[in-house]
Amino acid sequence: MPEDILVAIAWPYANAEIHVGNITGSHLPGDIVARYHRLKGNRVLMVSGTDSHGTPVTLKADALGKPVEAVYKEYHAGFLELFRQLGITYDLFTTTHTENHFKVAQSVFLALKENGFLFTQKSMQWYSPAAKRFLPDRYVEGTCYICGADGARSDQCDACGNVLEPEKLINPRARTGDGALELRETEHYYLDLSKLEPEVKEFLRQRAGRMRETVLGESLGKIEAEGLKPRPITRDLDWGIPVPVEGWEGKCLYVWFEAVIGYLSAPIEWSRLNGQEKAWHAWWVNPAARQFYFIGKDNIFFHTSLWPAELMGAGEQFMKIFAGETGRLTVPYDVPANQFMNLEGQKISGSRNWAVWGRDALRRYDPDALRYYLTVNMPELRDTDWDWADFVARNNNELVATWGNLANRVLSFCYKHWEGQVPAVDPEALRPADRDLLAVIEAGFDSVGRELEAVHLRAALQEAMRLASEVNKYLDAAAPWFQIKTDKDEAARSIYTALRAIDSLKVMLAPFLPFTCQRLHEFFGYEQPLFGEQYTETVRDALGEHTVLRYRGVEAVQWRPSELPPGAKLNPPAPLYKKLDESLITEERARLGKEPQAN
RNA sequence: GGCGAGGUAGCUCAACGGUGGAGCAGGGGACUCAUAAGCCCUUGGUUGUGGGUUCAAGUCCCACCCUCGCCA
Repeated sequence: MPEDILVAIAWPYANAEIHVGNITGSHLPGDIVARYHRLKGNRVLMVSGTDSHGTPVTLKADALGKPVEAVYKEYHAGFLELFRQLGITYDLFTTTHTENHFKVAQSVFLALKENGFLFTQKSMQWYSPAAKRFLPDRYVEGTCYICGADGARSDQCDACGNVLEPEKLINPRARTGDGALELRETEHYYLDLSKLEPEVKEFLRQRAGRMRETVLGESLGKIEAEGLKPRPITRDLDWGIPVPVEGWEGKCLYVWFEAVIGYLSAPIEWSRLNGQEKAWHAWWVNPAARQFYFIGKDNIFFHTSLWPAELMGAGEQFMKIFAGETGRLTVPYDVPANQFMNLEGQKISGSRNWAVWGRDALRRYDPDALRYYLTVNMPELRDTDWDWADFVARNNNELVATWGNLANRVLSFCYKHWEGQVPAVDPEALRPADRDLLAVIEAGFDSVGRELEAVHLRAALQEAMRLASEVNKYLDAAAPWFQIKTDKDEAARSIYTALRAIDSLKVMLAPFLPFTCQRLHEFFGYEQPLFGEQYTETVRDALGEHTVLRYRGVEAVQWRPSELPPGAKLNPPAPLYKKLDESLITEERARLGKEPQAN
């Protein structure tokens, strides 16, 4: 019975390029899980998009002297290119700046309002008469009224560590250079999270068994200690989603509230693009659907507490308002958040160019080499470190030596001695040692699968690599290069066994290494590809047009042991991976912290 | 500052309160099909620091130090 799996990935913000930390933090783990479930024959929908709204994007546009829309689209286009090259197979990667997302987000807002979870409150905020805009607290700095230190942010002083009341800040000034500031009264909608606290706690307790320690501590632990407090969900901004209430012109939905709604609006857009209006119900109005959210640790609270609160608060009212239908929205199944990846011992920093940028790295390295290192080093339980020497070592000693060499040594030996065909061995005639190896390898569909189900991706890849090593040991014991001199039938049985083991391992490794496993798949002579293909499409709506990344899948259950037909014709094999030269370690280290090259 | 997570071999990570392990790197060996890859054997550790509980502590408790995240 196929399952409905939603793979929801954090929406990258439209004011910076994507680096290896972002990739290993959310996009790559999501893609691995999505590919695994597709191979299992499950119905997978993997979505994300560019978070196009909010103050940081408008400030970036100011700094560049360009229209906001042009800035978000530039980053968006870069994201699409990266995901295609790296094989991050989004069924839909869209943006928050679409007519559809506006309508969905506004419907969630109205549902919460009708259900009594919103209230309005007036407050004083810093306003720039010159720039004619209110400034968010973190863009206002001045002298701390508690310790007297200069350079305090209006909401917090880093010198004394106190949380500040913004209107008490002394000598306030805009960090954006917007000139003198004055206090003005403004009014905003608040989400009354205190009313939803019991439901959120219950939601988290039900998931305590499978959620990671880090994720639970950051959500349930905090709520139990501090409770959930109301939080504003609107802002004085003109770039964003208008508040759908009369008299509230000039105000927008706060990005923290609105961007997460993309997990719901993207599946709806995907359904429309496919001409199947209600297809999204399979993942969103279906209690049996499993939703996985792939995010970094900085985003945990938003996804484990605020987003479920929005969904539970909107309740059945959302379906009524949005589509005139009945039904309850599905809530997240798991939020396997990752920690952070550092770079050569220091925090990744875009502004200092202390980063390995995704698109830049792909100019010099194969996608699977990057995917391999980012998976074995994924920060699942704690922060990890990208180290160029380690990257070279793991590529050469593990990916090339253990797995790539295994495939190459067997395929080329076979191709040379059996005229480009799988030896025509009767599978019934296999010896005990052959059967033992195949049993060990085929058990991997369970053991690797179990780790993938639990989103233990490092362990899953490690297990698959351990199995590859078992095939190397088998070959050493069987030694077909000796057998062939005395008894070619014996050698044929050994090579057939090894080929079948490799053919199975190819499937287990495919979620991690999709490009090279597909090549290997072709060496074996298969016609049907392992995965579908990515493509882009331009969508027009009332807001203009936007380009989306999509995925056209293939129908097949391929997560199962190889049934390699004896005598099948092979294609000429070649090495799957490149050995990397150690000289690149110094070259890459020299790049760090320098001015970025022109793209 | 408050809250949360983490600190284990040179590196990356494991270890229901019960003899601290694995992979890679390092050292040695036999082989040669393969990208000098693979296979066998092997050297590495006062588990951040200081106390405590216990027959027994990496694991539980207290204090401190360091790293990272959040402050709704």
